[in-house]
Amino acid sequence: MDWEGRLHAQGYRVTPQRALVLAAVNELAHATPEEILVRVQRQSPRVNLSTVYRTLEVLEGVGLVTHAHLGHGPPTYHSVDDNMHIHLVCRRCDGVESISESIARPFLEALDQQQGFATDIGHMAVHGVCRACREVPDGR
Amino acid sequence: MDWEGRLHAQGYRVTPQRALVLAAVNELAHATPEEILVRVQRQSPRVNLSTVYRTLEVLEGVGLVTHAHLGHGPPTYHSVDDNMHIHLVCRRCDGVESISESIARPFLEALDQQQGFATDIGHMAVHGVCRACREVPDGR
DNA sequence: GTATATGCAAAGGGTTTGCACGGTT
DNA sequence: AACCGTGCAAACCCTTTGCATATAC
Repeated sequence: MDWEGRLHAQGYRVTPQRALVLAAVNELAHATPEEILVRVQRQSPRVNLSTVYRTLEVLEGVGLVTHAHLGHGPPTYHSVDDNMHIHLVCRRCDGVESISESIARPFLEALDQQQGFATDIGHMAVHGVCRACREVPDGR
Repeated sequence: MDWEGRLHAQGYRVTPQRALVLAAVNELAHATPEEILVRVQRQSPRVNLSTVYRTLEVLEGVGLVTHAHLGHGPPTYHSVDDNMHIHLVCRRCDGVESISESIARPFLEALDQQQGFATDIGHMAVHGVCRACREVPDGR
């Protein structure tokens, strides 16, 4: 079903703001609400930040977008049909790498079988120290 | 080395507030800054929230405490010598389970060998749906 | 026409900062 | 005595909420 159908199906209305926010999320990938606002305002300057927040909530509710927490800042949104990926965030340089989730599959299966836990591995970043920073004696 | 020595070694001073905050972290486990404040104020009511924040930063800097992000709220602090564990956070019921990190070891090794990434698996929670919530048809 | 969505402004959590006073070294 | 640490208040960032107006249905 297309995005308009999805909104209708759940009793939501189709509005220009929702179209713009959805487009911004799809184009930007890993965008914060602020960044989404800026993008949306290029086409429609009067759109408000609170509308972006409310719209993201709706779009997430109907399964068109998701968010992930990469670090201490605001969450980032991306479209649901992006390939699922894991974010590796380095605590020294704050760099973010996106890698395929396949590397985590055995881990996810173990959590499923041993804990009964259905993991959304993309939702929270994995923190640590990246290769480049490890090679430096002390990156502090 | 004891905690006072650790502070001295890095040029920090030993103060009653730092003693109280460290004690609170050790006793509470997974405490937010607010919760730590409340505990500290039982013994010393004039201690300020900003002191708690500044103290946690110092204690973390000298390796006496760490923090983890369990969900959307504030971070939680615990002493470094707690057994390393993973937090499983359920997005339906918001429940938190702590499990041994051993289940993740193959995953951590894969990240190390394939990406050169040294993972701090305890720092960010793993999100998903817990066993209890999966057994309910629709937990929304 | 009616209910939902929006813009705006204000309030709300959590965290940080500036500054003068007080305490540790 | 010198400097770091603290209390207090204000500022800050991110997010939510109340309300009147505008808009999709």
